[in-house]
Amino acid sequence: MLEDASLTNALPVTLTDKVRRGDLSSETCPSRQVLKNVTSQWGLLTLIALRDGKHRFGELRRKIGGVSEKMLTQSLRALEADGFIDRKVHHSIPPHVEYTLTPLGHEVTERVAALADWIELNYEKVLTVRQALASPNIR
Amino acid sequence: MLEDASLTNALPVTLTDKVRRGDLSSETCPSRQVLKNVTSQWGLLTLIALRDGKHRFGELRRKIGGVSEKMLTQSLRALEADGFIDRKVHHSIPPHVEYTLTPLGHEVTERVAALADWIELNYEKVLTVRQALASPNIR
DNA sequence: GGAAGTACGTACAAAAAGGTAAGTACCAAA
DNA sequence: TTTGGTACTTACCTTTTTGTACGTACTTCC
Repeated sequence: MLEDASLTNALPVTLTDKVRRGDLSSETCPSRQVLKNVTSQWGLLTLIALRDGKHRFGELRRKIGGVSEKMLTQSLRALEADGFIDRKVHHSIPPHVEYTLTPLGHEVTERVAALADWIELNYEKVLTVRQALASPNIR
Repeated sequence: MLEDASLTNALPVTLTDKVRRGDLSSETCPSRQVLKNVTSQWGLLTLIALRDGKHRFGELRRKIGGVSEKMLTQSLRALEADGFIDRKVHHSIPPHVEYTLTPLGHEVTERVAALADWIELNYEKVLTVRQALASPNIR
């Protein structure tokens, strides 16, 4: 973690470096939860939807077909807590809340979406491997 | 999914495009599981560990401190099924099994590790946002 | 009156994921 | 004999996540 960087005054230590050096303890890395938030099903779709700009709760829900209000609320709250989403409340009845990506949110979305798209585009290769593994003459 | 591409003869349709067009149904996207496999706690650490080359089960387990044999087995099996890991069995007693990244595995690992490292390096920003949100004068 | 809209929160249940411990089968060493 | 090594598998339990249904509070429209 970043506390290692402050001790050694070296470049920031990444997860990748720690695995390589065998420094990784079993304690849960706090940034893991951030990774989970941005790669979770509804979290990912929420980020991608918000790339097109400001959305309200209902707009997001319709755009992300199939998400329950509960799960959408949960995802929005987590992403907001991580600093990726800005939530603006207009004090009105009925409620009026707008969600936008923060600059940090735009950055992480680009990266997560790129990964998801790569997997999507290479999924055919994955399917091929799976079919080969399912053949009875393997293992 | 890729079946859309075959219907329209257009460029491959990515998840990102589908969200934008509001084409996303609630049915589970099969490539979702691949994303979950490579971003899961033990899956990610496994991929990163294997970047340094061939490993045996016990080596991986020691390098990835804290993973149970069960979870490591499970992650290796999933990643192998996705085509990211090659598993070579030497028929011997005691068992001798070697794991390596496939070319596809190297590609996905680069991408996932880059994302994880980005989150790690920007985690301090996330922390700052969280502290601000925890202040009693917010919301 | 009910229905629709807004954006949630809550209670409980169901499903999924993960953890612990023991087992497998053979060999070698203490 | 026990212990340690190898790489899993299995049974059972616990924890986490997700889903369903209902509730909140106000306005407008039929």
